[in-house]
Amino acid sequence: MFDGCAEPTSIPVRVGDKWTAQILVCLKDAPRRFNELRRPLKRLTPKVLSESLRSLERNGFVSRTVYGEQPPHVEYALTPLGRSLLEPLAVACAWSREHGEELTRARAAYEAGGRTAPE
Amino acid sequence: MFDGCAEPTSIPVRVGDKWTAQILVCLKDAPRRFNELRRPLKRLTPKVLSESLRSLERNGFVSRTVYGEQPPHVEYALTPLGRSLLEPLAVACAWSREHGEELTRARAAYEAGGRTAPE
DNA sequence: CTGAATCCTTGTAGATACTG
DNA sequence: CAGTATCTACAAGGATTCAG
Repeated sequence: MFDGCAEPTSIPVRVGDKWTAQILVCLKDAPRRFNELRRPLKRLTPKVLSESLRSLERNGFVSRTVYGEQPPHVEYALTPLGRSLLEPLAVACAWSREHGEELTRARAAYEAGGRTAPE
Repeated sequence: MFDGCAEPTSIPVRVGDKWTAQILVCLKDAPRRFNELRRPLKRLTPKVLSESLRSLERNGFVSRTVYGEQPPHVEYALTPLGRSLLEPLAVACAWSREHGEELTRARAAYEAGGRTAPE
């Protein structure tokens, strides 16, 4: 995600995609626990969530806090850096909302005849 | 890229990433021919460029125009939809420039001791 | 020049089951 | 509850070669 601009000297920010953005959004309003994150994100397996969180943690986007011991209680929260990422993310979301339909139409048009030159 | 927001009803805009963004940027100022796109993007093989362009074309982000026949002359250009995508892209680039260093520091900090809690 | 075809390698996701 | 451990599957990237 946001693999650092599309320029020659791009900073490799790649974190894995597909789930990371959604995880960040889930953390937007409040810190969440492991399974709190899983619930809304159906189809996200613990393995992948674990990997994604570790990646986000490694890059300084989320913090991991362990409370007590029995039963385990771990909370994930956005760091200021992670929070700053929400802005470009929101812009991307806005684009998606604005142009999503156009996109669908473009694809339909392509399927209809763009490829196998109807002629 | 921009797999359509991080929300439940996300529109799958995924085009493959890694190269697509850079290709779009290369087309920003003017239409380009196949090998004109390859030159600045070292390490981009014809196969991948071809696949990426087809994906972009399918989604209505770029147009493909064939001129004459011998020798082959094909130009790729941004469509209005593709051009609209430059905005969120620019925001992501800006983020990268602003926070790239922070990111590097966060990673260094993590490697240094974030993992095995130095307490 | 513009690409298509083929083969190979790798990375990441998903399924499933298990542990502290 | 919060993960880890395996294993499989598939997609994407890369290298190379060939063709119109």
